[in-house]
Amino acid sequence: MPENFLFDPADVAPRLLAWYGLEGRDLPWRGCRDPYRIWLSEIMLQQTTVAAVIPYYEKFLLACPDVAALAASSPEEVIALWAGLGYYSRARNLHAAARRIVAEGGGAFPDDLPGLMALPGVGRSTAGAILAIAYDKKGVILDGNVRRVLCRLFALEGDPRSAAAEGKLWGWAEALTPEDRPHDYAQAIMDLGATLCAPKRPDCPRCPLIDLCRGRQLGLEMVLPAARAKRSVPEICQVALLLERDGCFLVRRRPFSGLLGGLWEFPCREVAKGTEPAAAASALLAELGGKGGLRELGRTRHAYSHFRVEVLFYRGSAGEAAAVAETAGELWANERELAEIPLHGAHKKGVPHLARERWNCHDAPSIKAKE
DNA sequence: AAGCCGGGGTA
DNA sequence: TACCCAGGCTT
Repeated sequence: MPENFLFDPADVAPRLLAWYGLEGRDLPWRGCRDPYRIWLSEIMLQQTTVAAVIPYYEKFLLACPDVAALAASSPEEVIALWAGLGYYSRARNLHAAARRIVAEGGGAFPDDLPGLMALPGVGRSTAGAILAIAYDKKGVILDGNVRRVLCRLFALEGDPRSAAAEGKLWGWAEALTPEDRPHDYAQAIMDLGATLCAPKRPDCPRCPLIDLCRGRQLGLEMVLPAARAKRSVPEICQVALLLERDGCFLVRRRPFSGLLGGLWEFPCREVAKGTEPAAAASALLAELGGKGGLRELGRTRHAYSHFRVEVLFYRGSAGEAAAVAETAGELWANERELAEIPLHGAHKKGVPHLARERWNCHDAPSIKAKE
């Protein structure tokens, strides 16, 4: 047994593999070794739950069944397939990587660690996962599931994201990964973290590693890994304008870089604290050449990881058709088309207000526009 | 090393 | 409500 281990690391994989054979999950991307599909699933699953990914995965594969089809798609098509899944740089990187694979590798998928990590959007952990799951090579994974399992198994106290902790965790992950059946092991340890060794209330009595687990022995399974420091979550207020012209509404595409890159939204503006939202909406209407009054359709809240926004939706009229120029990133869409356009979540929530308004428009307060 | 980047499930 | 997730990229 290695000196710094309290148990033989070779004991772990056989137990996990036996457990996985009985309790492993059946997921859409399992049972295949197509590197493209494994890669797609791994990218979609970054910072995202399995249940959220499954419908996107199925839809994406119908549109882009292989790397050549993905490479041949446009950035707009790819972002539309990703709309609602979040972290849109993943979609951009996926697309860029597919084009690189086709252009430089003749369509051959990388099958070693450096080749995989060279792909945009593929880091050390994802490369290890693809190596193991697609090629059954010894690929080491340190994702959220594995990190939690290892923090408990080795009773790692303190911030698991610190550089020192990361070093230890990668070392342990490497030591536990077997040469034999890495494909099954990768999915087994992730399944353990996703089911029994869950963030809250780990089900230790059913765990195949219970007699090895230092965290359990010390009674720390409920408090490990150490919670992240709480961060303040700013609250932002925003007005969004549903500007109508002939039954259509103006939407714009956001720049491809940055927050919600490539997604569409209604014209909008942040409302400074202590100022009147209706005034901000009126100013926005005036800038766009709109005419007449504004009517508040409703308001919604939307939470991001690092801030929250309350969106107040207003409806206004564009007046003269020529008042608003059409450019590449703008279009006028009717209600049916709005349902198809990849709006980001916060503004997508505003579309139902239009349909609702038809039924009880008299309930909505009317606000006079500034002259 | 720290900050940025979404959305939904879950307790 | 608060936390977390099959992380990687940028600065």
